[in-house]
Amino acid sequence: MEKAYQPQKYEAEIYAQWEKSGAFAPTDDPNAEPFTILMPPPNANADLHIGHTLTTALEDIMVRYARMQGKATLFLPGADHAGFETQVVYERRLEAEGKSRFDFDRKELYQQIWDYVQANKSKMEDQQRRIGASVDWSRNTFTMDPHVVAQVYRTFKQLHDDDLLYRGQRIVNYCTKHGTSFSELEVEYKEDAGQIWRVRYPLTDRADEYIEVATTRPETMLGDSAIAVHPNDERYVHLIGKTATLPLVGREIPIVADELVDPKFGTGAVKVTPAHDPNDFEIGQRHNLPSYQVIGFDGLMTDCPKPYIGLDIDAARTAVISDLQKQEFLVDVKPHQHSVGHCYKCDTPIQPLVMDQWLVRMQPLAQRAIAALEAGKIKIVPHRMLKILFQWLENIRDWNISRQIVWGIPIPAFIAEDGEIIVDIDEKGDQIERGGKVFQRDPDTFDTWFSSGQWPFTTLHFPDGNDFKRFYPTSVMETAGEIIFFWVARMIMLGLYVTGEVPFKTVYLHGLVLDAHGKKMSKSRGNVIAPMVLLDKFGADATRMGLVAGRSAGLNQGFDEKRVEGYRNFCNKLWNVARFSLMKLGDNYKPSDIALTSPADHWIAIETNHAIKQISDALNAYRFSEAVELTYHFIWHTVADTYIEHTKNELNAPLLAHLIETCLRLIHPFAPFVSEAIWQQLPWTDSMLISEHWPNMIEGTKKDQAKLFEKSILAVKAKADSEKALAAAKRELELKKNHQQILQNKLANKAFVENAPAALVEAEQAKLESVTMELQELAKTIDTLQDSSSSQN
RNA sequence: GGGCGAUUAGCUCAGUUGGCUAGAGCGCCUCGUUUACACCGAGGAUGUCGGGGGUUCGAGUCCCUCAUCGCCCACCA
Repeated sequence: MEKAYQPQKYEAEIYAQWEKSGAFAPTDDPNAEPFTILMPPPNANADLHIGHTLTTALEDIMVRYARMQGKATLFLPGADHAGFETQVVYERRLEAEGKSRFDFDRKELYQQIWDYVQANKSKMEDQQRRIGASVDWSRNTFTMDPHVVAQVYRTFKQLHDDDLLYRGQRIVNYCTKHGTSFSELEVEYKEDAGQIWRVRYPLTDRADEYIEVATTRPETMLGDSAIAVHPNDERYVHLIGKTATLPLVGREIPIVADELVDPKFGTGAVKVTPAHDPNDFEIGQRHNLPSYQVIGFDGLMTDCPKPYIGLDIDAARTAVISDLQKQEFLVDVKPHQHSVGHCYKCDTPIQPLVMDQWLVRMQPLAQRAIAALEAGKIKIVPHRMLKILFQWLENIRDWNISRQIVWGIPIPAFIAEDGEIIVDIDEKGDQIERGGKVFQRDPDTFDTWFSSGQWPFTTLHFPDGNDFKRFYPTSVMETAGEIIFFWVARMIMLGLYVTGEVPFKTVYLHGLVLDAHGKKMSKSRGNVIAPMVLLDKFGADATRMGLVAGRSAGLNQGFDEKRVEGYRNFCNKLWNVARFSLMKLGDNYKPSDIALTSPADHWIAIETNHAIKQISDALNAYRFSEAVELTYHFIWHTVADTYIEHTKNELNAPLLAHLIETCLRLIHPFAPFVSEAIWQQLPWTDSMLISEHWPNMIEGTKKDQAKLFEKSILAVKAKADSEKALAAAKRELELKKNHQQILQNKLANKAFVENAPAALVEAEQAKLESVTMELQELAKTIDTLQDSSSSQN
């Protein structure tokens, strides 16, 4: 063995061994309890980033721990085609080459992106291997695999048949740069320092009278089809049912009454533009108003008086305001802070536009999710996220699943000239003929989250697959807290809807990995840490542990490379512990039964048992950071600094060998490579550590013996500690006595006993009893502490 | 407008049901070539646990309040 552990020398080879041996596949043993983690499929359009590394590390820790406990453990890898995201990435590449999506027809563009994604996907898979992901590659799934698409289509059909799906003219969030609509989740609202204009519209029958409206988007007035006021607003009641004339356009528009109008805001009268505002769209529907689209899908003015046609929105606004002013319709303008939706990718202001989209009625689906969560069928770590989930589900809106982009799963619907729709999930072509009528395929593709929302059962081959029967519902869904609505909530809803069962029993959410100063990593800031660089520099084990340590569920926390360096040093420590032990044991050592002979043996045995218990407890409770830190501390300080040092004077070979084994077993979920590398160099092992069992407790320990070791070998420390402990115990004794006295006085007080509620008196009595007992315990402790410190003197 | 989180050693963070004598890693200081490891060892310093109030025998831990930073949600024309 080399003096220092060199990760590069072992990692690739060890991973290949694992993969080849079949150790990643779940055991066939029908009695083994199943344990399943589905990897959240990374977007197949870029290298893995540090967040993926954290995800994989956490999942692999759970998976390896479960596997070592003898569970039938399935860790299923995959990749997401990531429709819109990938198309954006690809368009940026095209842009760099001076091209754009408009230079290719749909089929060409699709094929190019397909090739790009395939190349990226296999690169990502190699990166997962480097992190040590013990995934079952034979089950590797891509969201565009035929069996996935087939299930996505069946779900679409089922929603359609159950009337949970509708297509129709709806106002949607549209990015004019990317040319697609979004769900409400993709819209980023920002506070803009805008302006609010007051504009007066003349009444039609009395041209000298006006009704004033307030607007933050004057250019949309060209598409107004009404003015709305609150039905009880005394200022306007007399005008309801009358009409006004729309300035600049000359259209006669009705004044309607609608509860949505807040009389306290602005002038109390609202211009209604059903084609360009979600509230106005609603009002329009209620009052049967016509809808005039004056902003086109390209973001330019259209279908309005000539001077404005073709202007972009800002130019149109300027022109409209100037014309209103000239014609004396503008009353005033004031600064106005309001929130405006932007495209989360390119920051273009989102246009609410009316178009034909597929929407899912979410309320019924959300209701079932809420019921399941209320029944405690899914545990959420950290727990507070549950509340956030409820809040969102309770206020859920219908989900627009149509995207006007090429890259994605085509929607299996066909539309005739007259608007008749057929859902056909078997037809592969672009058109269908039924009864002499031609139906063209809907050119849109699905929102990526519609397919990834079905990940838990598509990957397992619902409904008939053996994997589905064995591994669904899955055990833990570990993913970023950021995507709780996008993904987690939708998986729960769709899982319940399609399979009737929740998709997972536990959700573990991690936070963002921020830079060392707690700032968000971003390319523009230049503070991005590439995981592959860490892997090269420090090895996979150190990277995994360095990422996991010091991180708690759901919190965005900083990350410092120094931490990885620390764990690199730790791997080396472990390596040297093994090297030294093997030197002591000899190259041909064969273990025999362990016997605890010296006080040191009892001491280390107790410490080891304690560590096993604590580390297991931490892992069971999803406290990964604590688990890795406990293991670090146990191996470095308890084993290396103390017991190994002791073996230089007194050697218990079977125990030392057992101890090395235990260390390797304990650290394996966190540091799989170095532990496996060492394991295979132990002269008495011929197995692979990955398939070994979690460590067992050492039997026959004696506390008094262990104490002897503490006294003799650790005399200095133990003395200091026990003196401290003695002082603390004495202090506590005084406090307890005091408490006891207070309680006794209270209960001796007749007025209190007779007047206070019975329950309170009983509680006080119970307290007194327990305090009395604690006092006895404390007295004993003080005795023993006094003995030990006097015997040292 | 509603909600959530953070605030503990120079830095990054632990601290589970109130018992803490407040910890870890990194950094810092002193010493050290001893049967593995300098990616090391032995030892050391550093905290009115954001401010204020309260409950309690006892509060970093529970309650109220304020402050700062960060995040999420909401149809403010």
